[in-house]
Amino acid sequence: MKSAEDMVALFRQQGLKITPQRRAIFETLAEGAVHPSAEEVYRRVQEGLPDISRMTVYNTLRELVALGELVEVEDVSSSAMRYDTETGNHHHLFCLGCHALVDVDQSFEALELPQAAAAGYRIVRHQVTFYGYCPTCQKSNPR
Amino acid sequence: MKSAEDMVALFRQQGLKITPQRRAIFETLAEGAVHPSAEEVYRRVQEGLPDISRMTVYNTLRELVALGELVEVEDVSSSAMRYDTETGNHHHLFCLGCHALVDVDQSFEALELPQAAAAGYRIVRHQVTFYGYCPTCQKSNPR
DNA sequence: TTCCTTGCAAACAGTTTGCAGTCAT
DNA sequence: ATGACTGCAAACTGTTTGCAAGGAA
Repeated sequence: MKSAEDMVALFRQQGLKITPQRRAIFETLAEGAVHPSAEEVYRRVQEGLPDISRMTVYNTLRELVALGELVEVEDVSSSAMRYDTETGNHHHLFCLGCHALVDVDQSFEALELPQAAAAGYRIVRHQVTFYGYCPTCQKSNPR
Repeated sequence: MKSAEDMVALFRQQGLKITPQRRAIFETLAEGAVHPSAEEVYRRVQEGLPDISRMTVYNTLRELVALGELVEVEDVSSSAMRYDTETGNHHHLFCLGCHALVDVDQSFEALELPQAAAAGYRIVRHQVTFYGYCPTCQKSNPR
């Protein structure tokens, strides 16, 4: 994630307006959790801006996704979308116990699908997700 | 996916009852699409059993997941869960254009996370998803 | 008979849409 | 001044829950 100021500049450059609400959302994203849900962003922004609407958060997140500054990530078994502030190519480590989602910077460049298996698809990217149990959940749920 | 008869046997063995609705769902899954959503299963079963309730489909799919005969898969950008009848280890090819989801039997055994990157997680499995455009969508959306 | 299953209706979560008033530029 | 933005309410989608009537064993 770029800094809040970068986001402000980007929005201006696109002819989009800078409101106190948007500024607060930028700041929350720049400082906050790595994979927040829309609801989490809303709650955090609300701490400093109690009257903000959930709507505005959704709108602004959507703009950021459209501008390529945020990437939507599926949250396995929770039905809520999460937003990834790291837009570069990276992978994920997901805890089956507590649903924590961690970035893995490792890049699996060598990972390629043989022509025969690609079924004529033009592949643009790939994403590896490792499923497991984080240290905390290993203790409370040993096996 | 095992055959419908196998599912019947498995349900009986678990003390679960075999109703016409459940039998129809088993048959639909055994013959049908590889990654249907609950709604798709519902619509297909409805063709032969017009009065079935969406509820019963959800219930039965949940039972099958609990018994390990079906695996839930996230549908990127659609918020609906899909059900994978192939429970073995395999990967996915997703079309960003039409949202088709195809199985890749290729196994990436060599794919391992270095100790240092695993952050203390105990990894139980990994899933690779390739994103791209299927042959049809390459034509209608060339780039 | 007994208990599980069905399916209706209602609740639910996350998200989107319509729109009047407000505000950044 | 003007057009974009905010935020309320309501709609919507996918799914779950409570419960009375029905059906498998």
